[in-house]
Amino acid sequence: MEEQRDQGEEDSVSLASPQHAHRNTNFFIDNILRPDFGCRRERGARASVRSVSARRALCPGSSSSSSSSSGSSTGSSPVSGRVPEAERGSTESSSALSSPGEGESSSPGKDSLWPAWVYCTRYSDRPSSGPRTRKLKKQHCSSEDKRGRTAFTAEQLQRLKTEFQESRYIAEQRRRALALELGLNDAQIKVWFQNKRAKLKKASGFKNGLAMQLMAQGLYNHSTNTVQEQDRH
Amino acid sequence: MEEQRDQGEEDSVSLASPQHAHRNTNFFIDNILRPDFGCRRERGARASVRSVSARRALCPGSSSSSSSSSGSSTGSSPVSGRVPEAERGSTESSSALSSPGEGESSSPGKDSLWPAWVYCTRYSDRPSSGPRTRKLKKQHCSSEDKRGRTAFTAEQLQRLKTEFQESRYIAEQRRRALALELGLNDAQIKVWFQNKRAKLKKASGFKNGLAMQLMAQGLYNHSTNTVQEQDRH
DNA sequence: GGTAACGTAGTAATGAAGTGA
DNA sequence: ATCACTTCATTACTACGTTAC
Repeated sequence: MEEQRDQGEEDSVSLASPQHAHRNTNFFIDNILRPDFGCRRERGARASVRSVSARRALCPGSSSSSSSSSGSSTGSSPVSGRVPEAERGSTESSSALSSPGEGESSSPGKDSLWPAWVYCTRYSDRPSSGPRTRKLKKQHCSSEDKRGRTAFTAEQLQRLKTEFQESRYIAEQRRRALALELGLNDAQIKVWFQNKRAKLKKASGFKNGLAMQLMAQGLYNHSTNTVQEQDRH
Repeated sequence: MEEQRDQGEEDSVSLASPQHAHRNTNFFIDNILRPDFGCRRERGARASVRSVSARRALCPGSSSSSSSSSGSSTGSSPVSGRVPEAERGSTESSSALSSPGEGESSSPGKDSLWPAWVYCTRYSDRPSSGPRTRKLKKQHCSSEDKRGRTAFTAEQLQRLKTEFQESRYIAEQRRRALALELGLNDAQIKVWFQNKRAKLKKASGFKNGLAMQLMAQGLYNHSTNTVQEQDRH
């Protein structure tokens, strides 16, 4: 599904842009540097989780508070045996976003660019490192993807079968070699193996296999139980 | 279980106490505010973020948060409906953020006390992993370990799941024992746990969390930029 | 009809960036 | 600085079900 990751829309997220320039954000250095920043607020009320209205402040990456993590929950302890937490989450907060208003404060140039970690945390428990780059992978452009059913030659089939007998799964290296040898491409070999396994499974596997075992253990029971009226819910 | 190892000492959480200011650390605000801070270290690193000394500064949130940890154990039911994920900022921070107190401190001098979050690290509210044993390198000579997707047996999976239920993180010792028992290697166990956590997080956390909202607004974009050409590494 | 190829979901394994001892 | 481990993102392969040659 999603594949759009990369190209996606252009839109907002400037992520795409090489440098992260943030537009207007409420997440000012001046605020986060206050001694009480990050302190729990007893009054929680204000902390409403608003939904993200803050919008742009988030960094492309996300937001937050970084460190503060706190999590809360946790208190956790560590390790020892458990390590919990992690994820946790509490979440919410969106916060960072936080206060809308405020104005900008001073701060070094407001226009200047702050390092990404200041604004965001990737997921939350991690300072951001900004967008990453990756190289494009060879798009298989093939203009025609259509399905073309290839008819393997007897020899190819022979070889494939031999190979299959040896192992029902074929590793990359071997597959590549085989592909070369037979003049086929990797995908074809892979698919052949998949289909072969499926076929085998359908043919023999099912029949006396699982069902039988389950029955033997009394686990295969599709009969209707007559339940007494208890409420199960 | 327990847990607790730490709470004790470390904590004091005094964010407030002055005396603890950072002893010797290189983590100065002045440095971290530089635009290039956090950028890949290629440059220099003037700021080594290491700071550990700060420990006492633990994030306010965490310790205080408190909320009893209790339950969180996570182990079992994590979240679920709650917030998962993203956590980003936890509440506390958010609030704080939003409410900037009065301040004055915009950028204090180097000697003054910096808010805890400055010193905190993202894992601070999480157990570190405790003592580990360090072995000697183990030369990875097996040159061809490439990737091979292993298919765990039902039994192996069963055991892994049981183990996971008990704790979402597996410690070295336990992992080693398990590996031996199941005939797998350490890395496989580790990876299985990682993937399991990820799966869980994705399933439960993401859904109603902040991430969704952010995504909806196009603010959640961690996508990787695809770069064309050039480095192939 | 058999089966090559595809679509979808699930998930090992990798890699990058970050943390901590 | 090294090493082991984390999270997150991605890739590659799997099982299964379908489609269509």
